[in-house]
Amino acid sequence: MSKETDATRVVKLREQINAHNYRYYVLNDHTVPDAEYDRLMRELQELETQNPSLITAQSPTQRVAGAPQKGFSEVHHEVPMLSLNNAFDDQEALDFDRRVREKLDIENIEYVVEPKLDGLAISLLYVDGSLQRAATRGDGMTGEDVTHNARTMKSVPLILNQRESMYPQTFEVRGEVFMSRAGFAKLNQDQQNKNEKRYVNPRNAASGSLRQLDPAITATRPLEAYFYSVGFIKGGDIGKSQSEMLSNLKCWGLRTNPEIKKVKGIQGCLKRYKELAAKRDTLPYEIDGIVYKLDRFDFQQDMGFVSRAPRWALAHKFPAQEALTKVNAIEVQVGRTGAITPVAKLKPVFVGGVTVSNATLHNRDEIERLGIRVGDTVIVRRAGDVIPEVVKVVMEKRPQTAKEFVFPIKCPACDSDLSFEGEGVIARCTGGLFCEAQIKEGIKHFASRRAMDIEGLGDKLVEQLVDEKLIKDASDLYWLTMEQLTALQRMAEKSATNLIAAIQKSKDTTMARFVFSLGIPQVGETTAQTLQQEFLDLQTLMQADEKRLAEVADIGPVVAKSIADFFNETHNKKIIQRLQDAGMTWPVAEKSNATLPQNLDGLTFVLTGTLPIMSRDEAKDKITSAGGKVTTSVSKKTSYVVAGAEAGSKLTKAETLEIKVIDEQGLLELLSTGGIE
DNA sequence: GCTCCTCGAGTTCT
DNA sequence: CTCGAGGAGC
Repeated sequence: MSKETDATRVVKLREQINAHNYRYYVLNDHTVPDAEYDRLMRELQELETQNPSLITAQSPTQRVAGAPQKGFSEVHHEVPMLSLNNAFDDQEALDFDRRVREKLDIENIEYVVEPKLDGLAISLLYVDGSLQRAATRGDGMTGEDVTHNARTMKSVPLILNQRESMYPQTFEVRGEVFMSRAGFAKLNQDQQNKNEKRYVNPRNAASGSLRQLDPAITATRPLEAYFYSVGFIKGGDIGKSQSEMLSNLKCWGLRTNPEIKKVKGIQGCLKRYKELAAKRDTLPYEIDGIVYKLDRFDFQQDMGFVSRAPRWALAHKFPAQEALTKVNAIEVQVGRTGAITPVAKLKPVFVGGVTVSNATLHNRDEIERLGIRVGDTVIVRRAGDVIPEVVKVVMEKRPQTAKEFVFPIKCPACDSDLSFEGEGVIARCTGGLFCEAQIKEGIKHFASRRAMDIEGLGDKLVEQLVDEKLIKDASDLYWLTMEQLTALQRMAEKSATNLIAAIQKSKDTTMARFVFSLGIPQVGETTAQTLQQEFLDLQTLMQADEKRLAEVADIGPVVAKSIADFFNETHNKKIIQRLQDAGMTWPVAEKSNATLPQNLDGLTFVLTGTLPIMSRDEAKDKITSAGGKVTTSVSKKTSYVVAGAEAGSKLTKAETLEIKVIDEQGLLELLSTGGIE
């Protein structure tokens, strides 16, 4: 074995590590095993510790170096970092295109279309391929020096690759620093655990992380970057067009966004706009629009600039995900279990593609945390599928008249006292059966799709029936008559017949559904299923005492007490009796339905996204009847993630945990083979 | 006693 | 989807 000198070994290791980084961050190739990467890093670190003279500033081990800064020094941008003109609808985009065609006097224009990430712009200066300086955009003319922080980011190369083409001797590359949705969520979770302030959105988190005085903190933050333009250049060439430049950047080791496409004409731009708008919620990061750029640099030159923005580019914005609006009122809702939830009634505002008029405030703590008052102006946010939330109160806009919200001590529906559980965060109405709000919610739950599935019996109708005193609990539904129904407003013969038919149809059910429908606290679908498996018939279940119930797997003392208490209540027993009198029936449960081969015994599945053929429920049924388990959250114990179209965060998590991901076809194969290929 | 995993419950709009 | 908390395993 020939002995390498430490010096040559160090150089080799650095090359290998940089190659891994390139494949991982630039080519998006995630097949490189982390263990291999870690091994190389450790070896390099060891060699460098033994031979400090071999350490260079460009070594991958030197990403975090130096003491915290006192502040940021200013950086003057040789070529100003401009902003872009915005378009908020198709017409403005068409106008832009018309101006371009008229000025250039050419009909067929090629544009490069790039997603506009919601982050902050950064400028990196490379001299002889090595990172010299990183700066924020600032006001466009002068930014802040954030070199020490940018160096900690894996997607910022410390030295560039020299591949097919040579990078310029000195040049400044520009891009966007951002935080992925997943990274942002995790950071906020960590911040909360450490009792430190949470960030409002990924953009603020990215900005705050890059502007830390201590680079060691920045190094722990999940910052990423994509690059899309070049400023100052000396001694070299970057290509003749935007698309050429982007492929050069990628060659040199600077990450470019994989969604970027070259298209023909403004129609191509608008088509891509629609595609990305549809895809927006499933992208791993937030985008606030699409940028159209003239591809050819000579055309860009011809177009020139207007004041602070180029005439050859346009940012076509998506509807904002955050908006300002006013709090008209704060109301409280009573849930099925009596939980009291405060809700902010908002002046309707268009945000994230829908009009939002309500936003939950969760509990007393949340109201305190926000310091929200009636009359306040607030930032409302609705990103992706996420439920709208009040992020922040704009204190500067608080009117003199803003009224502090006093959390009630009595139930708004029945005037019973509220109990404050635990630390007093969750308020609960103690009214129980006397509380009309709880009764209504209980009946809604009973009729819901996953329970008795009574079609046509919606929230409004339940409220109407209770208000008109036609029903006072779920069992009364089965004694409703045509005359009673047709007497109601907005209820003609046809809908009444349908409703009665739907109610009759619901009598044919399963024991698990029935138990779930009762709305026993702590008993959801899964536990109801467990109870059916264990006790087989309702009589036995109702007679089981607390001790017996707690012996059941997955049922502990708290749940056991809740079930026993429920069945001990005379009123509950009466309702159950009336329901059975009404003709509620279900097939006699069997110990285990081993009619199908138990191919998936011991395997745990998580379903995500939309499957091409099966519905989520069908897939779930198939898996459970083959002995498999279906859960909702991805963890180390998950055997397979079944991913369909538009799979979201669960797929990302599966990838980080290295869980096997299969599609619908793969699931069907597993069902027939049992996972043994 | 601590940690991880699941389940339940509440939530918005079309 | 997210939070909180019950349950189980170490």
